[in-house]
Amino acid sequence: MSILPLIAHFESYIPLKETEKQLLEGRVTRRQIKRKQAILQEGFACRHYTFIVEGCFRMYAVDKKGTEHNLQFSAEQDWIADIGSFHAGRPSALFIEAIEPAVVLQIEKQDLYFLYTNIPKLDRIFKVIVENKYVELQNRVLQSISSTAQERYLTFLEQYPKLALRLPNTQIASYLGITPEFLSKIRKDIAS
Amino acid sequence: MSILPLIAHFESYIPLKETEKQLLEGRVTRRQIKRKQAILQEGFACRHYTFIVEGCFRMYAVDKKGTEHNLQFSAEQDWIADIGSFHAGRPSALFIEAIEPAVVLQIEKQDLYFLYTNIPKLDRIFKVIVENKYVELQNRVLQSISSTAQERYLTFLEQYPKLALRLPNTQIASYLGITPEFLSKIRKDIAS
DNA sequence: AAATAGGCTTAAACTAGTTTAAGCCCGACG
DNA sequence: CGTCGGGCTTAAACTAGTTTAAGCCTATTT
Repeated sequence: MSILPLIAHFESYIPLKETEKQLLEGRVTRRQIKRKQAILQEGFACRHYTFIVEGCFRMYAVDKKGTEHNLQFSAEQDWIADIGSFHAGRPSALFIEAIEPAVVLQIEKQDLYFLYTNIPKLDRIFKVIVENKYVELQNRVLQSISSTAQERYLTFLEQYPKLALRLPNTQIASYLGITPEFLSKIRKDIAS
Repeated sequence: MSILPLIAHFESYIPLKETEKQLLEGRVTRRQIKRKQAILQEGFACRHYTFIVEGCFRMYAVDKKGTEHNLQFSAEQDWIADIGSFHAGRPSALFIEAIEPAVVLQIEKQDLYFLYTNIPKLDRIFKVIVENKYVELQNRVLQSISSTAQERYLTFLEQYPKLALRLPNTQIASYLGITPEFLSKIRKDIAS
């Protein structure tokens, strides 16, 4: 069927045996997601690890004033989930929403745990995946405490050149932690 | 012998067999670190995963202007390492330095890889450890894009009440991404 | 005992980033 | 075809945070 992109993703870390690939079948669900459709809402536990086959998502929080803050964007061959909520089964404080029509492969908690036990190398694969994401996040924290908004914007453009074209600037501003008005000024300054 | 704190730490996740504990012996080195002594310096690859038995460390970067930026504090029962540099073997951009005299247990890359292969559950244990650290970091990113310096300071006090007493305010300011002068003002505002 | 250095505070002048408000453009939709 | 709403920009007034400079206190060195 259609979980090949996920198998390819895993095998970019460690090759799987045929029997292991077969275990994945039936534990993975393919879903189509519409633009602006949410796959996680504040107040609900995050029930899936979501692997993106096609499309683009954002993860965001809403503060007391109702302002949205984009924590993360994820696109093809990437994962998105509220890891804390997923494992603890606790209500999430976050939303995850499609920015574009998307195709995803989802694994539920019980299935993921089954897979961890029956395909031990998945523990290692996910360890490496999370380590890589940790390093990314650490660089972002470093930037946030040491760089100006303009520097952060330029880094964003370098790091996610494709994403920058696909996203409205308001979303980028929210990710950078600045107002759209100020991003507009930054863009003007850069252009001149 | 003296690696018991590390065994206890691992067993807080998953119990180990006697044979597995014995594998750890000889792959773990105990070291005493003096105040202000560095265990990682910019330009060198990070060669160890360091588990803190006693004491307190900070991880920081130095920018072009020579200003230090504290990325992370770690104390007892916690790990500290530049994960990216460690795995890639590439020169680190970071420093790790003891804030207080410390006792640590260190594992070198080749030994950690040996242990991953011979104690498969270590893959799972470290997966969970990194997941937890990822969630912490994500919360910090969220704060950095959505909260004022005062809110971030109050959160820091709540989250690390012990650390706040052990650290000079200049170090805390550097962690929060503000100047010591402004932290001083925040403290005055809070007190009144 | 004097000298030095680091950590904390205050304050005045400055700059980075926000807020409020308005105007423009374009695509969606009745 | 008009109008409605969202995304982008500009600008003026404001606020959060920095810079520079100075002073004070305590701990350490000489």
